[in-house]
Amino acid sequence: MPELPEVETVRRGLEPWLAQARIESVTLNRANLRFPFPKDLVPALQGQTITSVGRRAKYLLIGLSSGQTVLSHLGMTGSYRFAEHGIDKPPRYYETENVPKHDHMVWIIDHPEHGKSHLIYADPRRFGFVDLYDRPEDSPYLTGLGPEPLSNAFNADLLAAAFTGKKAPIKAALLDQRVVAGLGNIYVAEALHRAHILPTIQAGSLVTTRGQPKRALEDLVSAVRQVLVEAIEVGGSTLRDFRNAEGGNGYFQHRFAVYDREGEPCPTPMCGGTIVRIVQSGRSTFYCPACQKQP
DNA sequence: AGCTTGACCTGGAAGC
DNA sequence: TGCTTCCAGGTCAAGC
Repeated sequence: MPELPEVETVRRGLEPWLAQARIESVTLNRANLRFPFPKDLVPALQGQTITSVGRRAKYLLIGLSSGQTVLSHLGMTGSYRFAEHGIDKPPRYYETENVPKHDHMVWIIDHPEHGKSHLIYADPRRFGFVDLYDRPEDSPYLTGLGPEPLSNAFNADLLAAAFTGKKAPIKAALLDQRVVAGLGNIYVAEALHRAHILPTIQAGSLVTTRGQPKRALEDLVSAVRQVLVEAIEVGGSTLRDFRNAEGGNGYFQHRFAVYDREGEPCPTPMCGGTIVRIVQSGRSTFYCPACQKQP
């Protein structure tokens, strides 16, 4: 799925079309995704004007004039796209048997500048979900999250505190959304490679006995920031089915140093190593055994 | 308590 | 061609 850079790319693609638009109607083509759609979702949306399109970690937050907020997670394969701009009735396929199999939710919206269009949420694996809150910050999905990795709250001291005594591999620790929110399998691998840290070392080994961050932990913070900023700049990564809201690809996959590059040469200058794939916590980890070390 | 594994789903690629 | 197996950007509950 969409990790933080992909969700931010989606947000930026949606915002100019959704903000200030009025939701005319909402169609649900099934009762549930990962969870059931909220019972009152359709009436809560219809007639509302969209006031904001935000993001927290990997969650999209769509503000409504009623004061409520739609919280949407894309799971592994969720996507938003626009279809058939400028028409004022549902696409024909919603009146027939030809509804695209994974188009689960459709909003017909009317924007003061762009006119009418259909916003479609598709999600083949249905790991995503949509929920509705009066106060999204109190939702169980957001309350336990760690800081945004591009905020000042994400720093080496925070990681040192979180990692003190932690025996889990640093790879797993960085995927823990309670520590820092928004990283996933791709960007953790890329950040660890940039910081030259072996993914298998214990998270606690990056903290001194006094509880201070070691140099490598400072490097890791910089690497996480760098890799996320660069990925957002090029529209995220497109591996299989990720598309931005305009239907286009991201380009960061062309810059992967290690992710999905088993057997390829390590791009670190003068390294000469070969990328390997291992499994940690049931998920692939890619790294270079030559330049990623136990600090 | 902390950490790992399995389950949730579908579809595409690779192997035979 | 067709069948089987494996794998996938995430998260949570259950298991050790």
